[in-house]
Amino acid sequence: MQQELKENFGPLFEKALLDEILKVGTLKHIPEGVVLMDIGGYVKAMPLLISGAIKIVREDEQGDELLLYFVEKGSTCAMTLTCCLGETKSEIRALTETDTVLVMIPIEKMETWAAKYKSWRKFVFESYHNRLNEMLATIDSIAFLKMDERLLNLLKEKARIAKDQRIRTTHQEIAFELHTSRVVVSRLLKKLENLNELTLHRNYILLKKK
Amino acid sequence: MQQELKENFGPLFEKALLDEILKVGTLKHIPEGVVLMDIGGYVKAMPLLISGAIKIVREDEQGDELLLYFVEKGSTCAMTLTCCLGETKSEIRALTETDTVLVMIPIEKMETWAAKYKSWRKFVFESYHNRLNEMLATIDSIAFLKMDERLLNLLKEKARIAKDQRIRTTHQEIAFELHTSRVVVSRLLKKLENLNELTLHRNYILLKKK
DNA sequence: ACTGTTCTGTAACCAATGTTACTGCCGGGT
DNA sequence: ACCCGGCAGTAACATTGGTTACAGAACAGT
Repeated sequence: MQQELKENFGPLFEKALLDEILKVGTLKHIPEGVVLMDIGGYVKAMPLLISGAIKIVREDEQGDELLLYFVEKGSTCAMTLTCCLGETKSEIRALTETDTVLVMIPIEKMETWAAKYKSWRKFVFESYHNRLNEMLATIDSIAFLKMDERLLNLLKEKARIAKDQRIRTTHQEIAFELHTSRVVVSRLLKKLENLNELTLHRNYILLKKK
Repeated sequence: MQQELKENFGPLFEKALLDEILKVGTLKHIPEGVVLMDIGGYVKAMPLLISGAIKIVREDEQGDELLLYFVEKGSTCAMTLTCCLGETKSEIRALTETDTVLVMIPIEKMETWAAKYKSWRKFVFESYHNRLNEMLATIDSIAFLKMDERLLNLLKEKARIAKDQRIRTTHQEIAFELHTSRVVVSRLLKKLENLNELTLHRNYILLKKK
């Protein structure tokens, strides 16, 4: 664990803080597609991402879904932060987009470390800042872009995160993430294929490098 | 200033912190419609809202606008927080929705107080939490609601904030806030008038209490 | 090979929203 | 009184996206 932690968080944290993390944190390997936190659930630990990616999803009362953003390595989920501090219920769902390695920190440490370590405060504030910016990007996307642009952006993001131009997913899943219907996704994907942005296959999409 | 501060922030902050705020803060009265922070601008002070409301607006490259949320008394703008800490440029525009009274805090105090006062840390974290939740609400609104529902919600929000069922605004302004066109707003307002939700007048809309 | 299931392609249609164009109204300034 | 500019009402039309329905392809299990 020491190795992984140092690589990803070494530059961020003071030595003393890294030691404390080593002492109380537990390293976990989690496969793709596991729900780490669900809507209405309480949170008991805070994850520091070593590798992989977590998908953050919003859902309304009717069960309509919408992808908010991805959390990547060297980062944490700010929603979890507030849940920890405020001990309120989660408003979102978090699930692994790829196989993921992370360190779990007991939530009691949050406030202790915030008083004690400047680097921890900085990290927490920056996490919030990043999340706010990602939410802004999400809003931009929904408010200002058309569906085909949103679709292409999502595919690029997925390829980047998985480090694979072959995106293994179904049209239906994309439809959930963009909060539209499967038929619309198929239609637009076909259009993008004609525009030579990608090629379609069963169960995966090959995105062209541009 | 002591009076106003105590009323709005007294329960939140320790005595010693209130004293410090009194020492370094400056009280300001700002009329409606003033831009406090613009996109691309840097921030030199952090506002604590005593009364009134601030409107937070997003704008894309084409100059398309979108209302994000309102900040009300007893609160602060979390965007400003991160700008202060990170000394990055603003991604949003903040302007007074109504006449507003606020206390300006020099940004150097932010980190000092975060180390020193637990109540300040709590306040800052909660501000972030609130902003994230408001962003979530905004996303819900854009993603899951239709334009007529968004319109009605906006009107209710405006009436609540100004404490006035008579909403003094033009259709064009609402169109900017919802990122749609004036014609669409007029059309939907007419529909809502027929549904007996409101009555239309020149330069203002009278929202019915329900 | 047969069957059922999942995934994709496509057509036809509908609803919501955006666009363009024109009209009249109101109020302020001269 | 007159004119002008900002505001609102409305019609006609275009576009986007959502819905329904159906068919065929790929795949897994038997």
